[in-house]
Order: sequence, then C-alpha cells, then structure tokens
Amino acid sequence: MRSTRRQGSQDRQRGILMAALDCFTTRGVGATTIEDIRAKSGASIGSIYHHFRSKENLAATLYVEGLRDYQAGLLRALRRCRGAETAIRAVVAYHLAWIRGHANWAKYLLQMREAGFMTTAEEAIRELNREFLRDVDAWFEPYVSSGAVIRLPPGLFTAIVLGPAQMFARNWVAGRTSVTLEHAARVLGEAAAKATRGR
Amino acid sequence: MRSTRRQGSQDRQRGILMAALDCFTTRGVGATTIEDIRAKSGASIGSIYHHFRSKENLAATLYVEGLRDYQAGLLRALRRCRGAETAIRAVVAYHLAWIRGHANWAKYLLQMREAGFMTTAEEAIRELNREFLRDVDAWFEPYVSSGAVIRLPPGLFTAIVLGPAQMFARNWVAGRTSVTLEHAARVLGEAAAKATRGR
Amino acid sequence: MRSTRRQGSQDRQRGILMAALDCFTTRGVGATTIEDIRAKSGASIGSIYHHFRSKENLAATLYVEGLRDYQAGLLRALRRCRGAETAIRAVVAYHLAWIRGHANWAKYLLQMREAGFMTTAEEAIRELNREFLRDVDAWFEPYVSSGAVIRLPPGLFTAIVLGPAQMFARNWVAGRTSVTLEHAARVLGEAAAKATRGR
Amino acid sequence: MRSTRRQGSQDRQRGILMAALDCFTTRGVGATTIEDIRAKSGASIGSIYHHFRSKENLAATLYVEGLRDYQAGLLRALRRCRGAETAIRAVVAYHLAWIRGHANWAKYLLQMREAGFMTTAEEAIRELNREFLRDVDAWFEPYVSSGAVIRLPPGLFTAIVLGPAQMFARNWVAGRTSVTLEHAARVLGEAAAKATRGR
DNA sequence: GATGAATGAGCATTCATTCAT
DNA sequence: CATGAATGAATGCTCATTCAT
Repeated sequence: MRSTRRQGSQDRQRGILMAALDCFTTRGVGATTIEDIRAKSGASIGSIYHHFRSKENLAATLYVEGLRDYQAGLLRALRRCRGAETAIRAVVAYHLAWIRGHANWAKYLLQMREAGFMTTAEEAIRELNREFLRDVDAWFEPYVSSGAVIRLPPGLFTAIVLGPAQMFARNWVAGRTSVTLEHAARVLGEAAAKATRGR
Repeated sequence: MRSTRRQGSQDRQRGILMAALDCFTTRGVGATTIEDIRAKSGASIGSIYHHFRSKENLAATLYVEGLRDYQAGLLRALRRCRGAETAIRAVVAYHLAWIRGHANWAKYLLQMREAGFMTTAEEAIRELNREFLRDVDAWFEPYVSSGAVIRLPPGLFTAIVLGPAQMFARNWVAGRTSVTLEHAARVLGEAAAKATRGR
Repeated sequence: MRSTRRQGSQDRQRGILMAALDCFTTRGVGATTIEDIRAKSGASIGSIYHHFRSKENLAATLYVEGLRDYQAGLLRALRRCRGAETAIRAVVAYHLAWIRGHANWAKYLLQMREAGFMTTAEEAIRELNREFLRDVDAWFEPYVSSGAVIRLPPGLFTAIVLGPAQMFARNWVAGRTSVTLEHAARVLGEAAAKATRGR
Repeated sequence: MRSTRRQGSQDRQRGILMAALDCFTTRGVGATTIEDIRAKSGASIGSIYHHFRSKENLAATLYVEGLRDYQAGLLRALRRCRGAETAIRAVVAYHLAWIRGHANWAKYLLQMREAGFMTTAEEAIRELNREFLRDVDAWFEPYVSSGAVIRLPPGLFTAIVLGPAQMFARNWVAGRTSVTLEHAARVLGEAAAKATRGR
C-alpha cells in the first residue's frame, strides 16, 4: 500500500498533465523524459501510457487544453464589454493577465509552435482557432460596420491588437524586461486602440 | 575521392549550414539527426564535426548568423530614412521583406526560442540584441525628444512596431493566411505609425 | 451490465480460446497481446486470467486440444478401414481433410514447434503422442507381420506416410500451391501406399 | 584498446550473424535480446545496428543465407548424379547430411516459418525458391519424359521426396528419435525412389 | 465470476560523438 | 582536412500480470 488514499482517475490524469507541463516548460518537451514526468507526478510509467497514448499525445493534449482555456476566457471578457475601444483594451489586458495567471501554460503555448510533434492535434487546434476567430469577428462586426473600428483584412486585426502584447509577453516570460504587466497592459491597450480607431 | 575538384573550406561550411537550416526548419532541431545533415549536405559526419564542434554549436551558429544578417539589414534600411513615420513604415516593410527573402531562416529565428539548446551562444545573442536596440533607440531619439513619436518604456516600442508584423509573419510562414506580404506591410506600417504618433 | 443474458462459463472459455487461436495464427503467439485477445473475444482481461492462468497456458491448452481432436479423428478413421493400403490412403486423406476443416488449428499445430513456450504442456503432449503412436502401430501390426506392409524403424513409417502430406499442407495453408486438397490426397495416398508396400 | 587485433568488417558481420544464429536456435527469435547477441558476438549494440538495420532484418538475413547455402549444395549434389533413382536417393541423403552439418541453421530454417517477422525478406525468399524449383524440375524433366519417374503436379514431387526426410529431421533435431541419420537416409531414400518410380 | 486501472521490469532502437585510418 | 565504423548511454514504449472493487 503506497498511498494512503487512492486517487480518482480524473485526479490522476490531471496530476500527470500538470507534472508534464512543469517539466515541459522547464526542460523543453524534447528534453523531458517520461521518467521525469513519472517522478514528478507519482504515477507509474504504465499509468501514464494508460491515460495518454504517448508522450507526443500528452504534449498535444496539454496544448489543446491550454488554448481552450485561454480562448474561452477571452470570449467571456469580450462579452462583458460595451463599446469597441473598451473591448480592445480589455482584450489586451486579458491576454497579459492570462499569461500572468497561467505562466507555465502561457510559456508552453507561446513556445510550442515547433515542427512535427503537434501533428496529432493539428485538426483540433485548427478547429478551435477557426471557431474562436469567427466569434471574435462577430463581436466586433457592428463596430466595424459603423466605422468606429477600421476594417482590416482577415488576420491583421488580431495581429495589430495582440501582436504587441504577444511580443512583450514573450520577453516578460523570459524575464527580459523590467516593465510590469499592468503598465504594459495600459500602454499596449492604448496603442491598439489608436491603431484600430476608425472615423 | 568522389569529386574531381575539392570544395573550398568556406563552401563546405556554408553547405553544411544550409543543409542544417533546411533540416532544422523542416523537422525541428531536436528531431534532426547528424545523419540527416550528412545526407543533405554531402559532407561526412567527421567533416561536420571538424567544422562545428557539436550539433548544438551548429544550431547556435545558424541562429547568430541569421540574427546578425537581419539586424544589419534593418539598421541599413533605417539609416536611409528621413522622418520618423517613414522610418516606422520602412522598418515594418523590411521585417516582412526579410522574412520573404529568407523564409527558412526567418522560420528558424521565429521558432528557436526553445529552452536550453542555445546556451552556447547565449552571451553572443544578448550582446547582439543590446547593441541593436541601442542603435535603433539612438536613431529614433531625436523624434521622441521632439514629440513626433511618443516616448515608451523600453521594449514596448519594438513590441508595438514589430509585434503585429511578427504575428502576421508567423501565420504567413505557416501558410495560414491569404493576405500578401505587400498588403500586410502597408496596413501594418500604417497601424504602427498611428499607434506611435505623438503630438 | 452489457449483455441481457450472461454467457455460460463454457461459452466464455470457448470464445476466448477461439479468439486466441485467431490471433495466434494471424500474428503469431509472441506478437499477440492479451489486449488483442480481449478485443477479439469481448472478455475482460481479468476474465481471461481467471479462466486460463497465463498466456502461455492459454497457448498450450489450444495446442493440446487441437492435437487431441486430430488424433482422435485419425484413429476413428483408421478403425473404419479394412486392409492396410486402404488405411494408408485413408490416413493421408484424413490428414488433409482435417487441415481443410480446421485451417486455423492446423496452421497453429504446424507452426507451434517454436522453442520454449510449450513447457507447461510438454508432458501432456508427450503422453498424447505416445498413446497415439502405440494405437496406430497396433492397428498396422498384423499387416506388418503378414508382410503386406514393410517393417520400418520407429518414426519412419509416420514420416513416409504423413511427411509428404504435411509438407504439401504447409504450402497449401500458406496459399503457395494451386493443386486441390482432393487431388493431393489421391496422389500422396497412392505414393504412400507404393512406398510402404511389402511383399 | 579492447581487442588486440581489429576485426575486418566482413568478420564482424559474420560474427554477429553466427552469434545471432546460436541465440535464435537456443532461445527462439522472440526471446533473444539484442543484448544476448551483443554479449555473444563481442560487437557493440551500435555496431549490430550499423550492419543490420534491425533485429528483424538480422533474422531475415540469417534465413536467406541459410536457404541459399542449402539450395546451392543440393543443386551441386544433384548435378553430380547420373540416373533418376540415384538422384532421388542422393537428394534425400543430402537433405539429411546438410541438417547434420548445419544443425543450428537447419533448426532455424525448419522453425522460422512463423508469422510476420520474415516480411522483409519475403520477396527474396520467394525468388530463391522459384529459381530453385525451376532448376530441380529441369534436371528431372528428361526422366519424367522417358517415364522413369512419374509425372506429378507441381509441388507434390518435392513433397513426396523430401517430406518424409523433413518430418524425420524435425524429430531428429529435437532429439525425439534413436534412429541414425545414415539409417534414415537409406530407408527414406528407398521409400522415395519406390514412391516416384514410373514404368 | 467479472472488470480494468495500475504496475514496472524489460526491450528494441536511436544518435551524438570519437578516433583510427 | 575527410571518412565512416564503432560506441554505449539513454529513452520511449510494451505487455503480462495483479488486485481492489
């Protein structure tokens, strides 16, 4: 009898996922061994493979779950807003806040565009992004139609609003800046609003 | 003796670097084996190790060379400009043009933020970036002082000007957008100018 | 509770055996996993282990049951015969007919001479063979004594009568011949009769 | 410096093959580990994989080489014969002699019809057999035409001549008979001659 | 009797690196 | 400078078996 209480199957899966996230962001996916994850999660090797079919699939699952959480939260934040400019500032702020609140996950999502190992989830990710962008576009559509926000080719709106936050966040996560997230949120939100203002 | 003429040492090195770049961007650094590079470059395993001390060092060299080329070109473009707004548009345009002209290298620089394997060149990269940012800041300083361009905390100026281009480029490189680079350059240059305009 | 009626224990065992036979002949014993058998039989892993102590024991049981069926049938066929030559032709025909009627089982018996894994049933198999050969010898003894059939060292009679059928069957099972079993039975029966004819 | 002399590449390969043959026949292919082969051959794991791409390929190579040796020898023996009956006895004798002289290899060829792992060499084996049977048929053709040897459907001639020897050999290799190979060769050669005699 | 999550020893295979030629 | 055979530590993954429910 190793453990005093038996974990439920859900807890076990969650534990493995979180241990993996920790290892992946610390050491990188490639450099993390299953043994590392076993040691950190307390699950047996067999158990890891019972729940996730492979290391690759584990990494992909982690990516998809993170993306889903990020996108769902952003849409909730967006829907609480009244007015386009407020929304743009809110979105930038949400982006940076999510990164602060889910540092590891953010680091993971930011870095794991690497070739190959995400093939498994390729379709799921594409679908998530498709739906997400559609919802965001739909929300802003009235303001674009009224001229309050400039109309932009597909993809460029997101780039202008979130690109700066993304680049800043990358540096922040890597500890390469002394600016606080709050300060950045204000400045970058302001910049995004200016850049997309119509009329 | 395979070839009638011997390749110059420079050519040999160049060939290895380019073969490696190709493999790295296709398969990822971790998934590329020395054997892959050998097969593509035509050099022998021993030769690869003679010219570059290790796979890690090869990957780092590739990164540094790419970064150096990118930064040098950007500074040249900047120095040809008269006026802040022209400069900002030019910088965005250069960023996207460089990516078009060096697709593989761009992909490599964009993706190789991965943990760990760049340790060898860490210091060299830091130094390159320091010098680069200093030069860029110096160029814009008069316009910031005069109020033509807003004064921003360190790192945020770059984020606002290049972040959108970067995010767009990432999608463009991955073939996830139908917008042309020229079109994007115009739109994103305009946006960056609006976002940083002072007065 | 998946099924409305519970299977009898006998059926369950039979189902497992047959599923295993299928897997073993398709993939080979070594390459078949308990999971394969579980998937094909519909029984749970635990149930398989409840009925058969181990994979090895399951494989051995399968071998013994097949051998028993084959030998019992051959003896029945033999006892229906009057005259040595008729008997030899009948034995060859039975051999080939059994293979046609129990293709998988035949394949299994033919192939499972492999090293090691049959240890459990070693003694049972030896005993079955001993008894079988004794009965066959006893049946032919009168004809050997009378000179109708040549007297042969132990083992060679079986080899001469069944060896050709065996070699042919192996090819037939593997689909490597276009000759029909009936045709082969006639030709090989004739050959066996000629080869063992005394006087 | 581990060894006093360096082995040539050919010797190395041969050594690995023979070590593998030994392990395979003793323990079975499935139960033999690369480590076993490494220990017996003295080669490093890496070297084994450098010369043979996989364990499967090693096993297949072994099979093909053995088959080639057996068939070449049989054809040589056949071509030294004058007269069909002499030839048939010689072939039976050769078969049994080869088995005595290459006990391990014979055991290996006899047992390795198992499913799956020979896929790599499937085509090579088929080709070897095709050519071999063609040559044997060609040799006997004059005698068949003249009526000295009965005409048989494809595959049945071989079955009748070699089937008994094969079945006996299997028992002999497994130590299940007390009859000597020489004695068996005489008896089975005689039987094969009788069984195929025409007129 | 039935179930299936958990276990972990064991294995095939990979690959960066060395070094004798 | 070039070559490629040799090395062996390291790793992802499999699978028979157990056992609490």
